[in-house]
Amino acid sequence: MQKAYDHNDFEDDIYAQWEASGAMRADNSSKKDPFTIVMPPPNVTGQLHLGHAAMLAIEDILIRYKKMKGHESLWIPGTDHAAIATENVVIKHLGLNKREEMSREDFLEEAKKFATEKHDTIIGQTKKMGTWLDWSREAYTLDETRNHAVTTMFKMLYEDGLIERGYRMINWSVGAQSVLADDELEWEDKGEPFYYIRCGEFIIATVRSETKCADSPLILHPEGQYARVKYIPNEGTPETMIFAKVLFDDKERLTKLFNLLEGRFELIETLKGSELAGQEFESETFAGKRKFYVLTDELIDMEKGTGAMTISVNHATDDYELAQKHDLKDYYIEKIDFEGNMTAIAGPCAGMPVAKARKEAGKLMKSQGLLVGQDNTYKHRVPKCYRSNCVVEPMISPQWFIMVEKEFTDRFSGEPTTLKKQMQEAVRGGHVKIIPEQYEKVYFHWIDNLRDWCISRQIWWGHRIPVWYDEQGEIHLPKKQKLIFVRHGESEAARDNIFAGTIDSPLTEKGISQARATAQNLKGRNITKIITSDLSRAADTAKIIKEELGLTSEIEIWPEITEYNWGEFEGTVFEDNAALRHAAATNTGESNTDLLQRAERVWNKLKEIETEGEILIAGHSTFTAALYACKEGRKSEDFPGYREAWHVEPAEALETIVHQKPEGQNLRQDEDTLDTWFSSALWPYSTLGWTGPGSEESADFQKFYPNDVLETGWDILFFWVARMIMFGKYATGKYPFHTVYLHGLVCDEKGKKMSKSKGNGIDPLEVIEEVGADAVRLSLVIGTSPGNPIPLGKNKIKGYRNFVNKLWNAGRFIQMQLEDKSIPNPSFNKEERSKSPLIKGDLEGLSLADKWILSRLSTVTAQVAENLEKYEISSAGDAIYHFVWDEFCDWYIEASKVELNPEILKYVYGEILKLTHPLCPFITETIWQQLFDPNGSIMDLEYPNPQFGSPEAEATFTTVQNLVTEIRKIRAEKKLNPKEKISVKIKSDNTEIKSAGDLLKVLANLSEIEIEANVAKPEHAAVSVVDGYDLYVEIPFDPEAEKNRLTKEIEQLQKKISGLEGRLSNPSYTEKAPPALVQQTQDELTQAKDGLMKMESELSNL
RNA sequence: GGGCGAUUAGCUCAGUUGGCUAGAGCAUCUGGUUUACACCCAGGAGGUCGCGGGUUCGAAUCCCUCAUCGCCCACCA
Repeated sequence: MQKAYDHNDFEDDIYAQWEASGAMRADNSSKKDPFTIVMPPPNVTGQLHLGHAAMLAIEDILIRYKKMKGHESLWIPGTDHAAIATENVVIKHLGLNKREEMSREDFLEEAKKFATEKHDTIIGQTKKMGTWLDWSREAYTLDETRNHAVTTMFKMLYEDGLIERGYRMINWSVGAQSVLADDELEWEDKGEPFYYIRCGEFIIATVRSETKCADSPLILHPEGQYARVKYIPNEGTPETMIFAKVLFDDKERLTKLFNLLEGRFELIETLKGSELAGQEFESETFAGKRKFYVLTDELIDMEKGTGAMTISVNHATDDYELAQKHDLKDYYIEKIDFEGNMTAIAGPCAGMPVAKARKEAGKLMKSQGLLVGQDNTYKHRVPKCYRSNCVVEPMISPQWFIMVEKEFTDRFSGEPTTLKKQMQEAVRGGHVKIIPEQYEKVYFHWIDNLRDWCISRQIWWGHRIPVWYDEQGEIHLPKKQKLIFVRHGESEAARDNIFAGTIDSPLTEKGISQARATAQNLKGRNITKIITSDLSRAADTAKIIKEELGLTSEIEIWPEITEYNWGEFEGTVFEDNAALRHAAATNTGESNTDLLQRAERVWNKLKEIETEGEILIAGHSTFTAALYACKEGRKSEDFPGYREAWHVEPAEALETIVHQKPEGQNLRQDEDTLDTWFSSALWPYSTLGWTGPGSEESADFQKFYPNDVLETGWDILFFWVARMIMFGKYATGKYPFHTVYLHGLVCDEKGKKMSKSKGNGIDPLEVIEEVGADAVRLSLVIGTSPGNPIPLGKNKIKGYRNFVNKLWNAGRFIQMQLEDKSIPNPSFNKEERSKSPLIKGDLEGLSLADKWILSRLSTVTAQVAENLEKYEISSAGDAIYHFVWDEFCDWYIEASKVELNPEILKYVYGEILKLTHPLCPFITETIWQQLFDPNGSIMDLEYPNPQFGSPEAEATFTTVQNLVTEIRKIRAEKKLNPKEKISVKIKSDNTEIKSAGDLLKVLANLSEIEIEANVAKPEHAAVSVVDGYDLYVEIPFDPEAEKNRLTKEIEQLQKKISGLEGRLSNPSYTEKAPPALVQQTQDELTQAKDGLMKMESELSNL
């Protein structure tokens, strides 16, 4: 082993080993308890940042720990197509101003290319972290399987009446000509004039003067107090006005707000809002006479403005909701168009952009005498488009919504409920636990205020809404279609294994019987269409099945299904078959990629078929596999679906369900795509092959659903976690996971957010390069707590790099100790271990240090397991860190230099490696292979669970440690030359302590030591009492220094004694506190007093 | 505006049903390199637990007031 650990020499190789071993793949037929995590899929927009690194570290620790604990651990990797984010990045990447500069198809093609590239980067980075992920199950939110799940879900919700299409308020960016999601808005403070306007008798207020041009309801608070006043101007005729009483009572504010009026007000009467409701009147606006209608709503805040407002139903969220609530059909008036210009209703301002109209309307109203006041100091926040920097207008537009408060019948329980109720019940009912707990409150707060979820987006990149409209505008949904893939029976060529030059040959007798057997398996199915290729054995198979089943429909021949060229599969599938290799070599030369593209064409053609019933495809194994690969969205170099298809016996059939375009003439699919969170919300089971409720459950789904933990950043609790809970319960009848673990944002050492501009950002790959993945993992996990920021800086990372190196060097020490000795590996096998004296807990004959370290190992192991079970990863890491460094290295290894017990040394170190493995997978595996088993993997071993508890040994060794520390302290205080050995006497009859004499001698650097029940006090000695034992350290005589030392010690003891006495003299303490505690206090006091006495007598003897 | 949370050593933070002398890492001070490790070892110093009240035998921990800071959600009357 080299002197310092260099991660670069090992990490990539170790990861390659793990991948090659196939051990990362989870087995859905395993009898072990499952433990499932689906990885939150990173966006395919860029690179991994430290937040991802933290996520990967935490999840990997849990996965490895659970696997070593005997679970069937499954951790599914994946990526997210991140609809809006990706689309924007791609637009920028392509140098477009807007996407319409390209055709939809071309744009999607480019986006796909871009996403693939980013995907590859992200996967590479993910592996660098040392992640134990099941790559054979990798998923992508936009692949075929996930699309199928999305469509299934959409249909379920639609059929339950929970998805509706309706006109809703959206954020419209005039500049970008696009809808923006709420979280895409940027807010800016803006100063604009605030107007107080006459509206009949009422005074209303607004900053949006341009919208006060149409008929409107006028809203008051039903319980609000309104003043009807007589305004007597200094010049001119009096008039009546109505506005909030609170405003009238505050004369100073009134004068300030109604600054265009000069005169006085007289109160006529005070009215409640409800008394004014119902009246209709006409009033002048800047665009002419308009009708108004008074109604009331609690939404009104009497303190704001005048306590009265008119509304713009089409152009403000609150207003729109009011209109819905009060069913204000007549007031859906479009005042602004999608170009951001005023419509005809605005009269003199028609055609003007909003900003210009706003000023113009103010001027007009002023000149018409409609204003009573204008506040030029008013400031408000306006939403802006982050892309075009224009002001975002709330507009009404047709959108798809998920109705969270609409009642439906739960298909699993049969009970009526709502999506919102189910989300509340998840956490309230304890089905889903959120860590840290405080986020449960945040969750409830959000759910309680939850509104219908707008799921449609006016972008191209994403799952297109699976809805078609016919010419009458009627809605059609896709149909579920079952595809059955049948592999052809055995042919003569296959039988003889010699078909070089041709891949076509008729079925053998066996092949014919295989085809019949396949047909038997398909009896009773509703097959309405049979498709096959133009090669004989496939066509024969199809013919036999058709005859056996008595089907009437014609067999369709699709030449493109014909299979050729297997060249690129060589080595993966045809490992052992020389004849097949030869066949491949002489084939047509179609590349693997070509094959897949051909399969994709067939795949798309299959989806276009309009038929009731099931479709049977009798093909060739390679091509069937390629079709499967399309379904899984695989690329040419990697499609595990291939193996599945290949291994299907001819008598079996592979089935898959797809969605097909609905039947009908001139159907037009909805142009919009789904919110990216729609597909993400299905992630816990769409990754497990879910295709709908009931009988269609996949083996993965049955074994691994529900998931166990959902680990992610707290910032997507609402966007993602809550929606997974909602969809999961609705679609599967089960909450998708039982625990939500939220990690915080990674920030710098000072707790500041990392950002490029501040220059405090850290690139995970760079640090991994520098210090290794293990150290990075530790830094991201230790010293953190769920939901709180994860502080990270160079110092911290360096600290954990040092730890990794420490672990390495402990290994080197052990290697050197064991070099000439043949110490067999301690048995890590359960059965063998039970025969070992160690496992029986028989510590007889071992040294104090051995007993101590075994006991400590047991204690720490139990603690680590307990911490990890509770997801307290930081505590677990901390416990390991201190055990390894402060106990194993600083004391046990030092003790080994005095009295070596190679067997125990090796055993404890082995256990430490396993204990540490989930946190530091690379270095532990590396050392494991160098020291213990060059051909094994530490991941195949059981997580440690030793039980050698010996509280006595721990206590006694602690005393030894205290003695050593005390001697070292005295030595340091006396400024003795470190090389100078000194002599020490200890008054003790404890045989264990006596037996540790040699150890004490070395650790404290002593020339001589005497431990006896009665030791004579040396003439010149520093005196101390450690855990009740008198300690004499022989030192050169220096009464002054000794006096000082004793005085200091005595002071401390006195302080302690007076504290303890104070407590004990309080009768209510002795009466009410637990007796054990009182006893403990008593004992301490006795020992402290004893020590004090001795020290005092020493002092007086000086 | 509504909500959530924080305030403990110079810095970043632990402190799980209230109970030993309130802990860790980094920084700092003192002393130490012939063989596991200077990416190291040994020892030390450093805290009125934000302020003020209350409950209790006992409060960093529970309750109230205030102060300061952070975050989330709302936003155009």
